[in-house]
Amino acid sequence: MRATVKDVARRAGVSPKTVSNVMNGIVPVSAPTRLRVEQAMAELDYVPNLSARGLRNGRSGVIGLALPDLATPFSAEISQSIVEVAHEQGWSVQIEETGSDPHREQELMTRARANLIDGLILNPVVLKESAVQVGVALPPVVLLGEVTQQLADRVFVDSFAAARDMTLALARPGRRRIAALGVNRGRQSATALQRAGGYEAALQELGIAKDESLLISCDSWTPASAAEALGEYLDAHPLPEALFCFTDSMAIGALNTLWKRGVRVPEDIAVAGFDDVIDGRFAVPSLTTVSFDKRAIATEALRLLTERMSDRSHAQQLVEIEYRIVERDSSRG
Amino acid sequence: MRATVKDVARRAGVSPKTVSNVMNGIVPVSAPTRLRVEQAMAELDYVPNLSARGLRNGRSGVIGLALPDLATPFSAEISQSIVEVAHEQGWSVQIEETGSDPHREQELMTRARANLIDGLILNPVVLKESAVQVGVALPPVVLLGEVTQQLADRVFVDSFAAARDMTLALARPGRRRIAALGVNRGRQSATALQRAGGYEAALQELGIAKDESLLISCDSWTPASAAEALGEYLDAHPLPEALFCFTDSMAIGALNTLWKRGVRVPEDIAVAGFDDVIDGRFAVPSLTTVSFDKRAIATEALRLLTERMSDRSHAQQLVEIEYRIVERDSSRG
DNA sequence: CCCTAAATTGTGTGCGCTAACAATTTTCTC
DNA sequence: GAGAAAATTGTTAGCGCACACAATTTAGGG
Repeated sequence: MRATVKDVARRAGVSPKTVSNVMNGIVPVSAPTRLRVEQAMAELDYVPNLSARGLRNGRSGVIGLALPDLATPFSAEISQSIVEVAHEQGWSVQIEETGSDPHREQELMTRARANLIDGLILNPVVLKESAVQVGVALPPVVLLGEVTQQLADRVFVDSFAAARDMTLALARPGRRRIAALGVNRGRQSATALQRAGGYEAALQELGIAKDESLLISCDSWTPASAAEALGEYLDAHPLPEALFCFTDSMAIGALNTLWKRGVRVPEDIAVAGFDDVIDGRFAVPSLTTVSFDKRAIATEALRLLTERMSDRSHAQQLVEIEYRIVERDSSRG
Repeated sequence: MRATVKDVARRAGVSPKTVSNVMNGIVPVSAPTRLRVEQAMAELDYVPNLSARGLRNGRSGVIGLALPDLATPFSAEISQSIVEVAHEQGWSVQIEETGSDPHREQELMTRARANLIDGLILNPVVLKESAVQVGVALPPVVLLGEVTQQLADRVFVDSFAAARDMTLALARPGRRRIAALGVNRGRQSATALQRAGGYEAALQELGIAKDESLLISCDSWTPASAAEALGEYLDAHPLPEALFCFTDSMAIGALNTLWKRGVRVPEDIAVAGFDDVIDGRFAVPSLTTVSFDKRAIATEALRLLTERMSDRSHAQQLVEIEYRIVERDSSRG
């Protein structure tokens, strides 16, 4: 059986409260007493029961991280950043996968407390504002990325501006037939809308007439569906001069399709992605992308979350993370 | 304030125990009572307090998943499988990163209970048998992959046999100068040892003399360090006929280096990886690899873990997951 | 040295839940 | 329809911890 505070107290010859004081370090404890208690804890291999502490304190010390698709490199890198920053601050992280299911997103947001977590960092895809009662007291939530309505504190990269800048960069050497890969067929995700919007804004600035046939839809943002979508597109359309993929993962799928068809990148077509994922840096050719500091996202998300946990009433905060266009081999020339 | 069982009981006109019975579904409850209780729960938006339940039951319903490097696609895919299988069985998953630090691995293994988790799935890299007292009662632990000594239940792919088979496959068209990328310089990981062993066994079978200069060391199993290690290697050595990378991530880094130097794959050199990660499937050229069912790993790991949680005394179990060599474009011809 | 104030430690309680056990109601048997 | 068994519901208690509060010890001032 595991040792409890009582056992430690008995062995150290003090009261349970003193043991608690030693652990929490708020109430002062004399040096000799502290030493005795610490020794007793070591001898009994005492490990505090976090369920009991959680029940007593009303906080578990765990935060939730909910992402649409855990299998992507982007999820992996964001998870790593969040876990590392959280650990530095004494938090544990519980991961959840939403599968881009609006019900699941909503459930996680409204019923977070059921999951033994004190707060939630959620990367929503299709979260509908209507799904969440505005008046209802939500648990502390920080959203990652774009949303159609400001429901909670949020950390984001300006996808619209970044997509616009990327499109302009792709157009610079005189390319005009620039395709976009990643618009959704059915229900639009906020992120897709932003990126498509930035892309279209850039074309308009450049005086390039809108051409629906350059929008390649792809509902699942994975290499597999991107590869397939691009393949089908190329069967029916002439090769564009450039291809802006809404994520690096899709770009990786696209590069594979282009390579299989003998299309040279960037000679025949320039390709760009979004997210600056490690595997994009080492793609063949290395991938031009929109880069941003994932560690900064984690730091800010944790900051907003802890602030929200200590004060549920202050105004919603919005933190923008800087991005930059990184031109690599896939769009040079 | 959140509603408790008491509140629900009062509203439904029953005792707290009956509410508990309705939730847990073990003790029978009459249909009308159940209905009243369920309605009261809905009206009060009742969410059970998992800290209290955990304290009472001695189990939190959370398992830990500890991986060496959360940023890799392999980690992402394993995490996804584990999370999905765990959710199907009603478990939540807390993620941890060991950073291949033996102290961290040991700490997680021996002090798991501190982290509010009922069991741990750990992918160890350098776990030393000496670090864990054999006699000490460990929390329920399932290890993923290779270890130098059987400390706990384990799910694994036969890395030795797979590496041997892959080396033989690379050699089939008459290639003899086959390099291996991923041996460690200092402290050897069990996985690296197994894969290097299988590679060497294959060469021996083929009657190819051992050539130390074909072992390319790379301590960090990332695309970046693989790319760098291979670059430095090629500066000093002639191009091998084939390159067996111990992970797909390293292979992706290697492909980038080869491409930058104008080395054609597979015409000038065949390349293979290990893990069958999505991004490898879409690499340019698509990557030959050792494939295995990650979902099966998750299922078996969860099975062993739950079995161990219900009976701490039975003999350690060992589950082998089948693998197969998948030849793609990076090694054809 | 005594008295007061400050520093330190002890006592009691309840967080929300569910298990053992007890009490009650319903159902069945003859 | 009485008695007993079965089904259902209620009562009590405590999981381990940390808070409010009380009691004790120590330090400081005259």
